[in-house]
Amino acid sequence: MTSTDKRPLTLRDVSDACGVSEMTVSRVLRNRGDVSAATRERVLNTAKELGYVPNQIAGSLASKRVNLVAVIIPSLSNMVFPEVLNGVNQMLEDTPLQPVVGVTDYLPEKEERVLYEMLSWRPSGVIIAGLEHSDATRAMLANSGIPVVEIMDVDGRPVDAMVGISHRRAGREMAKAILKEGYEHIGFMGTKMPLDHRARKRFEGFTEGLAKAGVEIEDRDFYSGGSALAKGREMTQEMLERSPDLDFLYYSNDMIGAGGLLYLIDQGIDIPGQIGLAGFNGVELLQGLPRQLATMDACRAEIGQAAAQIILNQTADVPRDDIAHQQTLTPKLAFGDTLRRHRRG
Amino acid sequence: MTSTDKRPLTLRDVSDACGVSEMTVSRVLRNRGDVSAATRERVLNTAKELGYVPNQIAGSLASKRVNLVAVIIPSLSNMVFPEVLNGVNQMLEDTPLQPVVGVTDYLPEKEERVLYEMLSWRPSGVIIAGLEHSDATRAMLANSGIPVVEIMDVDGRPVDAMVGISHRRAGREMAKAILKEGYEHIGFMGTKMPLDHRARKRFEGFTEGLAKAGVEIEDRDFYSGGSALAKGREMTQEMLERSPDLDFLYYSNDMIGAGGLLYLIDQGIDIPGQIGLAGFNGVELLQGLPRQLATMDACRAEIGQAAAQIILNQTADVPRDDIAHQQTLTPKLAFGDTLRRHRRG
DNA sequence: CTGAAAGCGCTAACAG
DNA sequence: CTGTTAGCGCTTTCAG
Repeated sequence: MTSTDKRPLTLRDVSDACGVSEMTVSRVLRNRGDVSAATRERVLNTAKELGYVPNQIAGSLASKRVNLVAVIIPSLSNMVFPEVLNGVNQMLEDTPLQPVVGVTDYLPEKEERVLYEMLSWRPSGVIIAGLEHSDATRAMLANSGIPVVEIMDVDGRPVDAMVGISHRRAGREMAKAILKEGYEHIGFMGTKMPLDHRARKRFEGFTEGLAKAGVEIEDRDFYSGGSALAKGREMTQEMLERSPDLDFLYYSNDMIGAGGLLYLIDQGIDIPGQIGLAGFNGVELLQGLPRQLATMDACRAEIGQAAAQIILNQTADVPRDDIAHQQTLTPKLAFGDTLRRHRRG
Repeated sequence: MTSTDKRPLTLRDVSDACGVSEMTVSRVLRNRGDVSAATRERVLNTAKELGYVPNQIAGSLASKRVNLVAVIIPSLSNMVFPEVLNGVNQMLEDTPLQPVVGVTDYLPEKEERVLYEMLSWRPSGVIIAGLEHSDATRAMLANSGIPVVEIMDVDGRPVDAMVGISHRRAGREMAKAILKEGYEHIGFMGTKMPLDHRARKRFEGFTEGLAKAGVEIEDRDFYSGGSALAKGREMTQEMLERSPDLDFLYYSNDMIGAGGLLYLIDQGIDIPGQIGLAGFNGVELLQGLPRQLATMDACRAEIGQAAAQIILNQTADVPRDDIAHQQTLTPKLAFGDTLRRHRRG
């Protein structure tokens, strides 16, 4: 609505337009230092009239302060990650900090590249999924000089802070619950992702939990790609044809679990009498299914919020020791309708 | 592994460490201009040894080039938006450009704030959902001097470029298809979001399409919050109790449609004989349901990709006129199992 | 309360 | 092929 050339306006333009020094304009725009109400208003008005938008690039360089928080996650296709991102976003809502997202596709090399790019913006903090990273990645994090929060998993040693749940424990607890309900012939279905360490740990915890009672998984299957719900259907059908004696199916996520559930309902199979089921994540989706799939909440939003909070605390001048640097959240087991609470007659 | 103080390393440090001018180091690190293979390697090595990460803040200020693309979307909770984001991400994958996400929660004031913040980073382009913006937002976009792509909707005038589908037409087409299949008593269920202009336009197009044949919606209901799948169940039950004569239910999105579908299957109702159903979006989830819900693809990933492509083209020195600045994608109607193809006996 | 001077760390534009 | 000189647009710091 103003200038005719393409050059973005500078502080200088505003300064000229209202006869106040650049410095004063800067102060007004940042609410720093005392400025008389009169000039203050004048500056604000002309800035708005001109449509001036400050240049954070220059501002950040000068102040050596960048209000960006790098958030590095493996994927955007799995609802889990947008959900933690949402948690981060919420917590940062009314602060000057702003999240910047990087996606690694579960690839360590890509994680390295993405982190490097992010760090080159000199953000105020890094939130990164998982505890497993390449040496180079870990070195960059350690030497970055900024707060780092590793999230979603607590089975391992963090570079700096960490917030998440123990997937190993989650698997173990689920095994315990299943055995306690009297199931004995257990099948497992999950994603074929050697680089999804959390799924791996859950699986390990699960087999470990069973092993303690002398039980072993009797069948297992892994998939990759495609609609998880559809895969759940297919794989469940195949597994039950292959291993008709199974009385419990543990799915590494709720989506394939839901697919399995829908398939079994279709088949008129008695759940949880004939076959019990459980998934993982506690996705909202499950609320609408005909039967509630047993699951375990992964605390996605809470993790995002807690991680953002840690960054915020360190950005403020809070003594570092006052901050909980390791937060282990405890996922709640929801029995739903597919993991019975009493032994069958 | 290197310095003992907290100050991030600068070009200067690398320059000192390997006895080459800062300028040469800079050139090596950016692959610009000719540098002898020998010095090149030496610089690269010391940079890696020191763990030097360039400072893009300074670089961008000096070069007046910022390889960031602002992506402004209403929400991260609705899978639709992570999906377009994914499309953007993919297209930008092997380019220097990097997306930065802002979330508006469907609030015009927040959109304004978010855009202002984004523009203050002087990004190379803006991708923003929707065509409806406040005057201030539109002014900022128009005066930004960078490529702007408005996405997801084409029913209106863009500030600059636009890529999307016509939701009005999508609604109309669906109405036409439903009538053609012989349904006559139609109910509608959707979200209670006055600010979701795309849903609104779909609804308007739908009623318009029906009106042309002298048909009116006989019942309607709107929800907000909660699990869409669960809401679909509830609302469908309520609506059918209220209006038992309905023979078709049009849902404003696939999730509530899926909820309705599952409910009706539960009830043993004949689909699409007794009641037909349709949703909107073409979400992958539908693949795993017992029956395929009729739907219309919203072309999410394609939209993200096309938008990113437009930004890329303008960033390169391609003459502006060579670029398709308006792309209307055509959503395909998938009949699935819930919109019969022939009149009933 | 307001202004002037001196960079922030890098790159464009020239020299060699 | 390599180096030097000026800034980029802002904020810090120090004087009024």
